Amino acid sequence: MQNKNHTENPHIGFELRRAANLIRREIDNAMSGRKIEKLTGMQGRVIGFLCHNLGKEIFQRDIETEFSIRRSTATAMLQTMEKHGLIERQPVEYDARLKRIAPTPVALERHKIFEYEINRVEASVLNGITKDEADTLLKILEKIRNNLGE
Amino acid sequence: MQNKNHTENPHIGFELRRAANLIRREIDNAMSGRKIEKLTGMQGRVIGFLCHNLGKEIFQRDIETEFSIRRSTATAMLQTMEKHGLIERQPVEYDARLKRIAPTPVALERHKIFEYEINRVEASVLNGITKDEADTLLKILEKIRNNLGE
DNA sequence: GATAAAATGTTAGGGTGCTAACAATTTAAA
DNA sequence: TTTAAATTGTTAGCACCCTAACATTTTATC
Repeated sequence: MQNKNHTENPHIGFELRRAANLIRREIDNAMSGRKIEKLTGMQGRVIGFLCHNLGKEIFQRDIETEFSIRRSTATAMLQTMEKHGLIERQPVEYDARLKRIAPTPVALERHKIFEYEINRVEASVLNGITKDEADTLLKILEKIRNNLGE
Repeated sequence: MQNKNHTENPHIGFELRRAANLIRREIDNAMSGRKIEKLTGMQGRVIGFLCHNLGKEIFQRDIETEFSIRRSTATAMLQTMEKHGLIERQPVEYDARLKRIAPTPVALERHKIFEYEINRVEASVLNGITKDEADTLLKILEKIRNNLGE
């Protein structure tokens, strides 16, 4: 309509979120192209984490620290995943507060596809960005986390 | 509990979101320290955008493109902001589809505090990160956006 | 052993994202 | 000009993220 000269100074937090949102869209979109019921980005990450630690006992608190999310966020997410048959939560003998979390066979199946698709998306996202730049990016993100007491 | 050796390869999209979430927490926290009713990070950005364009007509579609969000996301957010008395939405004479969006005096007041707090948070987030690194970060994020057709 | 503190998980309520399906209006094309 | 297409906004339903307030269980402290 009028001269679209209205962009303000960039704020780091917002720009990070914007890029993250666009990437999430892309992942969701890639997964939706499959016949199989999809995993969301976060669900895929959680299943990946569980797969990566199949021998070990994983509890909700481990998910919280691994993904830097709050307790209530983890509760809601894991409840949803359990409802969808992606994980099982079993009580633990030696501590009544804990619940052991394990992926179901269905989840393992879907996770294979997730891994394939996320790598595809990752590659297209990083198109024209050097390995060095990507490493720098991750290093800066780590610094930011440290600055915020992670 | 056991050796916490279970971190996987980093995925760019997830790491961006994690950092963005931590920063949002920090902003919310800073705003909560104030006596006044707070603005959320996104609300602060929207009001800032409106302030920056006070002479021009701004419609919902402009918010969508400015912030790279979907129509329905913008609808919900602006409804909430209207409900909270942060913006007004008025019909436009020459096009019955559009709604003119303007900030209220209350919003302008809160936005001053928001600006102050977000700059403080921004500074603490970027502690130990050089101007060059920050510029590189923003440049990479822009490349990512371009790669995803923004 | 009793009491206080810490750890783990849940619930309630709200903000910010998305897709898909709609309704209404305006613009383009036949 | 009438029909088709594009534009703008809404609704419904869901994922993900938060704080605050709770309940329960375990661990520390006295």
